[in-house]
Amino acid sequence: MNIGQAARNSGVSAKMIRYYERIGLIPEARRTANGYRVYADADIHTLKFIRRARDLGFSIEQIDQLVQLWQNQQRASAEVKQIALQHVSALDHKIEQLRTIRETLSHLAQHCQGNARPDCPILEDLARGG
Amino acid sequence: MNIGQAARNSGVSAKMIRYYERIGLIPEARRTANGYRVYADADIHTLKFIRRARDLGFSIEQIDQLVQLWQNQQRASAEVKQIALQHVSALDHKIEQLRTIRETLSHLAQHCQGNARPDCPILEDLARGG
DNA sequence: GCTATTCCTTACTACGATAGTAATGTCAAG
DNA sequence: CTTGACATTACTATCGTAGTAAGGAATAGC
Repeated sequence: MNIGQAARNSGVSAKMIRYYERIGLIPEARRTANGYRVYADADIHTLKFIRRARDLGFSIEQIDQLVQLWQNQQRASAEVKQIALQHVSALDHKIEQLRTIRETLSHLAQHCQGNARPDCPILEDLARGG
Repeated sequence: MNIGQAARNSGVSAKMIRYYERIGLIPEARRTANGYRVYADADIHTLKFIRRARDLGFSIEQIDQLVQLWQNQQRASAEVKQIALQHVSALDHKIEQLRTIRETLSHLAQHCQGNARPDCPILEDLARGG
């Protein structure tokens, strides 16, 4: 299977497959005589795994750990759970930050007339520095 | 006032002040004979404004608009409100995405024993592709 | 006057993840 | 034999911030 097919089958672009190979997230692919990379079903499986993990917002570094745990039959689920919970915690933190910002802005916007006059609490807040 | 003092007074690093100047967010600073940038209190005011807007997650492009509106006495508050509400909407979208991911992950983690055995719904989900 | 320290300057590099480009090579079908 | 689809590498861009290096300039102490 060439890289293009692998890309279509896995949902990871050819570009990103090469990138993942370069940074060592996936091993170097076997090559045909003309230098084309060759992929087997097992590789597609791994790529799908990576793709899914990316969709869930895991960083490349975390995915690296998860892939290794995934391919290690002796792994302990505790390690995986820890990575997942770490990520959940990070997400909670980020969501809370965004929510705070959102509330501040929404509050300011509510008090802005939004008409043709220049009075605007949003700009006043930005200028005052909250 | 030199750039270092301006940085300390405004909370924007000297690095970023130069960067903002280079991309045109702020005008080119007046220079002393030896080439040092010179800042006045009004510039600090603007930098603080920018800093606050960055803290609220506005993009440079949005801040560019806000600064102009801020410095324009004839501006209409409606324009400002629109930018703010756009940003609120974008935040809502982003927060919702993160929340979905967070729920999925949390759910998976809850069903993971987290012990020394290899059974792990998190990895199974990643491999299946959700 | 010499030196040390601190500040300023520019220019370049890095980050993380992805996408785009260009130049070139190769395979398969018509 | 040409065309088109696909592959290769290498370079560039994104966004906002931080880091570095190499050098000029101000200031303070000796």
